[in-house]
Amino acid sequence: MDIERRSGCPINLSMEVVGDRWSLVVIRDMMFGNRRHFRDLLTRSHEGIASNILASRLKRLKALGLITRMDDPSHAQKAIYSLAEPAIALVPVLAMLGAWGRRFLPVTEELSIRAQLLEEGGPALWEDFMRDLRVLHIEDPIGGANGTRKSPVLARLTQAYLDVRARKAGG
Amino acid sequence: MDIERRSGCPINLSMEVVGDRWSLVVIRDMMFGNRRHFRDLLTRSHEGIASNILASRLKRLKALGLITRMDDPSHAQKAIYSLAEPAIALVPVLAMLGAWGRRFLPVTEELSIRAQLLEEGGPALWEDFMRDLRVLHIEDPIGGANGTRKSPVLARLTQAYLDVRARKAGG
DNA sequence: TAATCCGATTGCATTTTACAACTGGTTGCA
DNA sequence: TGCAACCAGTTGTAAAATGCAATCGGATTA
Repeated sequence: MDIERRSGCPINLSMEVVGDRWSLVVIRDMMFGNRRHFRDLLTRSHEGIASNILASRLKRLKALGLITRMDDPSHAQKAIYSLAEPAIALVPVLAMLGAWGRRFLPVTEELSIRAQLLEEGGPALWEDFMRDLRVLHIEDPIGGANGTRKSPVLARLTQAYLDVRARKAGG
Repeated sequence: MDIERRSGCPINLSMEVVGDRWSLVVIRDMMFGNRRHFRDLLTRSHEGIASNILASRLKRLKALGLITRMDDPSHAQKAIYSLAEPAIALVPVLAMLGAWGRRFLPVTEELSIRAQLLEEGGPALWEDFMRDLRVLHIEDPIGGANGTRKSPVLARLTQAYLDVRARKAGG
């Protein structure tokens, strides 16, 4: 699997790689939701991705070197999907894209609190987050997937999301 | 014309708006190439966009409020396309996306020099550029389109591109 | 041992994309 | 005044992508 290379422009090539409806959404779920199994990505998707689309995206992202796939030693049928360095390096892109969406599109509060924190944290926070992601996805993908390994940054983002959700449900 | 709103997540909504093969490429050409007419966008496209796709993208981006369209007073058949504020606000996204593409994808030197300058310039340069774009596309779209109005930042980026191209052709 | 869970695949209808040819009209130049 | 070049698109058609629901064979769990 390869991209078309219609031109050598970085923006064009980037769009050839992630310029579709689902690739960045799948990467987002792996990155911010720490969803590392097929079923997890499928059933906990807020947007309701179809299973054949998810399968084709995972295969494609793997072929392009953005993610990796390994057998889960705790379960003969499970596979662990992990972010590779190119996908981890998308953190600043996703941060800016989230900031843009938050400003111009009809986002909901609970689903944009993480984007807000990431925007306010700036490049320093992005670097911290990327360091954490390298541990969870590259150094120790198994521990990262099963929750043995934790990311302080991810924990903060997740807690903020849960807080907003609880407040909106309770108040 | 409207987006689906499968979820209120800023990244999802952003991908519903610009998550396709061509939208950001068209915006890139308007922004960095100052291409403001249909024929200009069509025939000077490095990637060879098809005319029906270009027409449908322009219509869609206009409906979504990212660009505007006006008659060109100097020519009864020409239309001037201009970036609206939401598209101008994509500068940081395009800068980060270009930086990512430059790092991980097979870009060419001449087509990535502008991305390099934009990356090195950082947020300060992006702000300058966005200010310029507001003049060329919102305050004075006609002068911006016909070259009466100039952008210092765009002039620098364009000159750097022409220099690299000349060097590669001549040396 | 029966129900559930696992990562997918299959079949099929709809939508989008791609490419080439073409349209009705305008403009600039000889 | 006539004609070539240019203008913003549209049309026709084939190929590919998407979306959805049902399903697969095997593994795990209660």
